[in-house]
Amino acid sequence: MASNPLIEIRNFRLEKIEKLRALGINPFPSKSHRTHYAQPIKDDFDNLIEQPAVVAGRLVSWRKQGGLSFGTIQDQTGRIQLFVQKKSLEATNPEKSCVGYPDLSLMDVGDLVEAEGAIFRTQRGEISIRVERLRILSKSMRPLPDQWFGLKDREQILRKRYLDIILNKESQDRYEKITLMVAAIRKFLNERGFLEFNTPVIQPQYGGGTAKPFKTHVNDLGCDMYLAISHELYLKRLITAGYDKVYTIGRYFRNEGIDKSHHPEFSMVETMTAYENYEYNMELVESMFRHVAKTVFGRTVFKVGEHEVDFEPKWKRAFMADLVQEQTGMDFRNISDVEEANSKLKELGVHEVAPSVGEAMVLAFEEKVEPTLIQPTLVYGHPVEISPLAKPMESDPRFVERFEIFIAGMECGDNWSEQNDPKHLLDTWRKNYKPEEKESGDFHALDFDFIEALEYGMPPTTGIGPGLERMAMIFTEQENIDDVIFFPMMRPSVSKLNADLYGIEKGATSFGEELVVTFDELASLSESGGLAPETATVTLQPHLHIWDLSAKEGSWKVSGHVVVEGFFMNGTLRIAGYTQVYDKKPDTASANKSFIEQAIQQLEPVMKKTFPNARIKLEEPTGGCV
RNA sequence: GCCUCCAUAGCUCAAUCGGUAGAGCAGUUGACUCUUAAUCAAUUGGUUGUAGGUUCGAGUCCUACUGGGGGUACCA
Repeated sequence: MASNPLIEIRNFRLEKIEKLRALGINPFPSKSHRTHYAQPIKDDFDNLIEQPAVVAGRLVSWRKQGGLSFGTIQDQTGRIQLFVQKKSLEATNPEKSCVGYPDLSLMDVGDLVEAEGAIFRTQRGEISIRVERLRILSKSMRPLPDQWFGLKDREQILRKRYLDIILNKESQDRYEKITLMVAAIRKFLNERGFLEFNTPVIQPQYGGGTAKPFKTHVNDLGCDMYLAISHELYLKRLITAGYDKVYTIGRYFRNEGIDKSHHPEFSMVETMTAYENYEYNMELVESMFRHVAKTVFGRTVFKVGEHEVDFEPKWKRAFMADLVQEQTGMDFRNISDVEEANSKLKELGVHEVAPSVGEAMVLAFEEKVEPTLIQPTLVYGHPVEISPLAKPMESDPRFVERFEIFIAGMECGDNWSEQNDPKHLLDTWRKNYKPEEKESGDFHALDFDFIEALEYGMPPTTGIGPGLERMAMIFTEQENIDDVIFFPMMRPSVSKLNADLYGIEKGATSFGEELVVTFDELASLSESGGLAPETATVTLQPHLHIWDLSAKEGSWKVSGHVVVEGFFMNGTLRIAGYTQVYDKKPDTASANKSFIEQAIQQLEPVMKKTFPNARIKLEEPTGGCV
């Protein structure tokens, strides 16, 4: 067992925990008596010199040299050095739960500790605590990754972000800034008279955008629901209710591709403002970005990829058709025929075929214009075909009152004057609805409950929805969305080591689907071709439980199942249904033997016959007394 | 979904043409009263992601799988 260095270290530390307990010291007390944080002590050293202080945090380094030791504590604000002298450190004392000099070996780098003493500066100039009492706040059992080289393994950084934060100040600062960014947005909107509401994340009918949803089930209501792909239909109900300025900072779930700028679960600040149109939002969103840049990050120029983006100057506002004309020389406003529009697209080297002139223009825009929009730009006047929820422009109803924000070629928010004519929405939906597209998420059923709300009358309204992750990427100058999401989505996995340590049956495997069938079901399913192995080797792992039923029934029950690997790439097949009753307690070996005789030897011929090409491998049984 | 690269000790990395798996940090033991990547001495630690294959011999070559990265597609 202890052949592994991590397990060895962990065992040493578990022993230290017991030694602390033996000394009468609780290795996991409930609170500390912190009076000062690290960085403020350094910032205000002149006024604090020789003042008493209690600091608390993680011990991140420990340099012992005989009668004098130096440690470093890291708290949320920064680091401060501990100066620990043998002669002035209070002896181990259970009453004060402090650890004395001879017992310092019970402390390890990684432990959470508390140090009490005077603030001073060492001969070498380091602001420190001259420690008089040292307490353990939480004993750490696992070694931290290398202090100097940090955590480089990308997978570990993403799976164990907390380690990245402990070791990497830049990461810590980044996530702190992101929460401050959200706070600044709240303050900005609140000061402008907006009210924040919670809107449902689990929705009976997804709407407000086109995206594949995540489906879930509500047991008590006995029906399927969806995770929100958008919150806007609920914000509009709030507008209908009579609140004129509302917003939500919501979670959005879209069951689509994951890449450097897309994550299935993301955030938006979505607003709705009544009695205004999209021009109001141009000002709102521009001011919001500038406000966040200045108040949280203290500057307006940011590096995005190889570009520098400046939020200070007034943002460029441009009509989409004009931009397309500028870049391509083609004015789609003068084209009325779809075929002509598509042939123009081909000239541009776009081989996708658009179903309408408007959509052709958007393709040309995405292909030729989007990458050129580096400085913050508001592009307005989308074709009506792609904007069913927006209001057409009075001057030219082929286009709608809608704008998108582009920063460094990246789309950072969508905004429009909301279509509040329910009959218009209904007609648009009827015209476009294809029931067969519903399941794929390409198109979806209308939220009729929302239509009804609109029939009571919703004032003219406009909303914005900038994505918070995209915003965070720009402001923290990150190129990967995983570096602004603290817990990015990953396939679940259990390391072999943890599987051993925690007694998990199978390590290093991912959790997937589990199918449970009986021995008879397997035989019939296999023969009918309903089940077939996907790999050349099929592993049979018998698993037994021995149940003590003596209290009730005066007997022992052995139940077993076989975990079969090889049938599903991403899951396990479990064959259950074996039960045997004994009068007295059976020993594990004989129970296993009986199980194998009765079950496996029944199973093996069936599998060999049905799957002649598969290699059947039988593993040692596991399990035991419950 | 497709293409491609990566996986060696707890962490960071070596290992020549296919030929005995090594180092630093961390850990353990000891020395040391101004260190700060402390230093010095000794020492523990490995089924090279998993399962197969080729070979006298595989960390290295081949196949499949798992996990991750990058690209691309779909997608606000």
